[in-house]
Amino acid sequence: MHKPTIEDVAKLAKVSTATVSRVINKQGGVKSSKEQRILEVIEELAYIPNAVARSMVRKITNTIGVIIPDINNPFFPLVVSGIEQQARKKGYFTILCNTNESPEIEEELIQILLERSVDGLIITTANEYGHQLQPVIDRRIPVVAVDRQIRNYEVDTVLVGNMDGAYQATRHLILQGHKKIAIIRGPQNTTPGYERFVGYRRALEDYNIPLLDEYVLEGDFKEESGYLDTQKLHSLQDRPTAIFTANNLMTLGCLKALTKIGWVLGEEVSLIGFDDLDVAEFVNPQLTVVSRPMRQLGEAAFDLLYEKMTHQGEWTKRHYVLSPKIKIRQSCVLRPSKTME
Amino acid sequence: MHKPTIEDVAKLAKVSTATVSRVINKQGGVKSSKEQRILEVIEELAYIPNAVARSMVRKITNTIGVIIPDINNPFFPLVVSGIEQQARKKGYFTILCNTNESPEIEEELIQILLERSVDGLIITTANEYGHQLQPVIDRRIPVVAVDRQIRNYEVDTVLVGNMDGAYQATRHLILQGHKKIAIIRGPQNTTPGYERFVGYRRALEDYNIPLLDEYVLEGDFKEESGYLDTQKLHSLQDRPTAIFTANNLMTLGCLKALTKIGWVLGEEVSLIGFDDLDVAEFVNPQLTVVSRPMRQLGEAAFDLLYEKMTHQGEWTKRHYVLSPKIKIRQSCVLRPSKTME
DNA sequence: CTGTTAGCGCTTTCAA
DNA sequence: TTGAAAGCGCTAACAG
Repeated sequence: MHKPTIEDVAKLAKVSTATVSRVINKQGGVKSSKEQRILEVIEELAYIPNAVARSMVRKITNTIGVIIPDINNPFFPLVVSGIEQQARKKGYFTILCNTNESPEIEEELIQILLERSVDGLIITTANEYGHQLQPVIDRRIPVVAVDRQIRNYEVDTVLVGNMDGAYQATRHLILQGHKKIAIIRGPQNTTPGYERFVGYRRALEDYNIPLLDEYVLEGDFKEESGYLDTQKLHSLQDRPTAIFTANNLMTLGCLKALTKIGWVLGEEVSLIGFDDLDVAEFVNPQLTVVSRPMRQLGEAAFDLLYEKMTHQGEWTKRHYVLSPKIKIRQSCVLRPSKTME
Repeated sequence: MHKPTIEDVAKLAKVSTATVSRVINKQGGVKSSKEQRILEVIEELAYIPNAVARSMVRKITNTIGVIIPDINNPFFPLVVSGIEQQARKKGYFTILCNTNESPEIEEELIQILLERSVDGLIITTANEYGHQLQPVIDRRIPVVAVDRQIRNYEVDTVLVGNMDGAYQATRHLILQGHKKIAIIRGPQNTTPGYERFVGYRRALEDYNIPLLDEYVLEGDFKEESGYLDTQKLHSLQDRPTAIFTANNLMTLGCLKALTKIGWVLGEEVSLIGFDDLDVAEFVNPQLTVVSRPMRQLGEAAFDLLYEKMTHQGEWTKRHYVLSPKIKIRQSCVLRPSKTME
């Protein structure tokens, strides 16, 4: 048993490897009787061209690497779907890697993708300082950052308006009459974590509501932290009447905590979340959220990358900012409590 | 600008490429002063070994392909997490591909992975007949099927007890007093679709409940179909008092439909779903489900694959069947309706 | 311990 | 239209 090679095909078809290569790559200029014969032999041998060997001489792989921090956060698979779809259209193959929010794993993954000579990289980094990208930059491999920026390098970036969305969310709460508004924010060394907090702060400022430290809690964008922080808020002397959670998973954790400790949503406390989630429609009252166009995010990211990969010309840094949209349901206005029924 | 190669390193360090190779691959037997120098040069040049060239001579890539049908179904990312974790431990790199349930894309992806010379393949196929796997089998590349079987080839398989889980679910409904139990089943040409239906049927048989055609609807495991089928059930003259939905997404669709058409869960109709989902804890009453050990599924799959990749000896077909667990919440017993309060 | 050398499978001049 | 031949960057005998 041995994988058939181009040479096996050439021998059996009684032509040179060069001719077989021409056929495989549809370059034309081969007499059609010969082409016919070669195609038959390929079929017969079940020959599959070796992309490893090809990449070696061509020095391109038609492959892009995609690095995401959390495959179990439904946000990312949606973005990835958008990337994949566009990539497929252009004949690129996508290698998806998951860092699980670990900068170490991310570094390792980058190294591996570089070893495999990917033609481009789309990344939502676990470490925005970006030094792990040095080798990628050095090799002039096109990179696009999605959802989180890269601080120390000139990298094309696709984001949604985090500040904008957070501002809208907070303002919405304010306009419903809330004054005691807490935030469960994300890590402040991440773009989304920081910008969403800024949006929250600005809204408070604009409406002359003081920002209280005890209403600012910080999670890590995972469910558990939303759960814990909600409990902390509940244990406050002076509880907030509304909470803004800075991502989907923390919103979920918050909801679970509310149920657990009996802090009644829509009666004792309002909630608005950044990012939509399935659960939103099933809680009572339904949850108002800031929702983002995930697929478009992915599509835009690939399109940008594609330009860089093809027109080697452009080396200006570009920023795409897509707009979030607030989905108003009912969780932001407090009903009279049940005891009044 | 040109990527440094092993030769650049060798020249600058004044040694042969063979020696550099020894250092890179930690094979030992190199004088440590030389090794030191080489390491420094590697650092200086920011040299990264070219995995493409290496694979070419070694004929292994330390890479496995993972093909899943729907990256947006939370079930799969969880399985993938299990696979990745085990793979990382053993020094394998995972290439994740998404077919979006399309057999055509699957075939293409298999071809590409083969071209890239992956050392092994873990797949949840979109076409259980499995002819698309012929080239993989021909090349003696180890394959493990997860969650869905491959019909026409001897392939190691990791599944959960679909029949078992469905039987338990249906019996649970029966023991709550239900007699009119509908199923929204999956496609019958898929293992999970078929087996879960058999579990349902057996439970009815064992308890002498006739199986009615009008209570057997078929979806495609996507949300939309659960939604539509639920509406169909509701429009029946003689509505069922309980529904068993055969996967998470169809359960979600069913729940949305119930809300939409005002068919009251827990009062007018009971529901049990195959696979847990976030929403389960947030509907009222909370949803009883059959839950599966996703991470373990992935771990077991890689472990099996790893054995095949290393001990080339074994060529017996193995089946792992993990056990599902029923998570009893409250959605299966009907409360008196609100009007009686 | 170290260097020389022969490929791995393919593409791509170049010459015919 | 075709074939011969020179690599792509690396590893693995083999010889020293």
